[in-house]
Amino acid sequence: MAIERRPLREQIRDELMLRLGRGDFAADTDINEAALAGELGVSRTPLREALITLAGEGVLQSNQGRGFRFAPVSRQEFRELCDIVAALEALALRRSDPAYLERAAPQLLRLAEEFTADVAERQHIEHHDDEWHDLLLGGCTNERLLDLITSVKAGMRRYTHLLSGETTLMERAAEEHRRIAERLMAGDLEGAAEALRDNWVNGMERMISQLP
Amino acid sequence: MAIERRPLREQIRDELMLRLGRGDFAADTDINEAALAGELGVSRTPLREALITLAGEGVLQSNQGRGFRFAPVSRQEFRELCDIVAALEALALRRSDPAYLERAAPQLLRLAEEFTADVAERQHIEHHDDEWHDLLLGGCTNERLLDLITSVKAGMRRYTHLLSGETTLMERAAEEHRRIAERLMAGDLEGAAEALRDNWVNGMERMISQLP
DNA sequence: ACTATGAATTTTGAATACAAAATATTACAT
DNA sequence: ATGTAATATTTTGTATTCAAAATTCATAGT
Repeated sequence: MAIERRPLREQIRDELMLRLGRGDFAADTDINEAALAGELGVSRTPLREALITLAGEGVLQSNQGRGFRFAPVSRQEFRELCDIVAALEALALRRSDPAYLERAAPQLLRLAEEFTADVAERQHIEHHDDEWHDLLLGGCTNERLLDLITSVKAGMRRYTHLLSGETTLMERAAEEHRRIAERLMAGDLEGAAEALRDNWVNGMERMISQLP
Repeated sequence: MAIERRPLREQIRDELMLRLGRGDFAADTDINEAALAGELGVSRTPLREALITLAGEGVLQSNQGRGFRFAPVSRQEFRELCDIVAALEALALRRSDPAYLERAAPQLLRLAEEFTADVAERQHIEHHDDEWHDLLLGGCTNERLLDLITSVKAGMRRYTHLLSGETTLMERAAEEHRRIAERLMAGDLEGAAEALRDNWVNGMERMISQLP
């Protein structure tokens, strides 16, 4: 058996992202390092390392002498992030192995259709959406780009949980996923990339109307 | 007078990037934390924080139990990075305030021409190039995008110092800078964005031929 | 009652100490 | 001489301690 041995800072980072996704942390609120470390059962050192990592990804802000806090949310920033991810994912799609896309297209289409029917709770849906995008970009040959997308998406996690299970949003998204998959089935990469951009831009506008 | 008070980790990060730009660190070599901390006159704690930040930016790799090392260079990764920065800077240009670009265009053109004449040493040229791109994107309204570009470019710093003062490379770059500025003078944003992409793609191919 | 000033407390930032893992060295056997 | 096992040393990963900054609280003055 291969026992897991990862640095604590990474495990902590993951745990914090999980809690963030559950909406455990109020935005724009200071983090008490000692309290959080105690709660997680670790010392402040690896916790601070995780916090610094998250600050680098834009999830947290750090102020000299005042420690870390979850960055405040704003429609403006959400727009900026969507704009970035749209461009990056479109690029990733264009840099993907065509053979991979051909293979993945039917599966992507099937998942998009399952998605429409799925009436599971919000968190499950989010996971489903992430998985779909991962599958879509699984054939991208630019490793650095994939890492970057993961990192930028982490910064968006502060927003996703704010959008309480609006099933209409999700159904629209599923529809767009299907459009993307269909373009891929037709071998129309450029069309798929365009549809992918639309997916982000539309999703953005839909979601923004739900924010504070 | 406003005295500067930044966290040590940031100052250390900047110093390490400076040294990296000077070629002080051999790529693919382990970093000895105690030794480096001693050299910098700080303790291991803020040094490690800086190292973790740099690892997040892709400048360093970290391996469990083996610490940090400067990531190895490869043509493949350099291509990936150029591809990403090209897309991001083009996006930033498209998201810039047109009024700003109109104002900046003459200055960009002038700088590009000075650049051609400039026969200063490599490091100075690099700085000049950075400044030019900063001025070019200074009107971008997407703050997150600008941060991201800075971060990705940091990851490229490992490569720039490998390209020993090839003046022909620089002259070609200056020519392309002029082309971009000219498009902006003509109010042709899309043409400028295209020229910017070309600048990166051509620069990449030119540089790659110089790498190990 | 409200503000301003200063001490007490809390919290972060940085250094040091300790534990565990990895690397290097030595001793030994083939 | 070469390879392997045991041990010593180094180095990282984590915890703890200390110092400095920020915050809170109390008190005095208006």
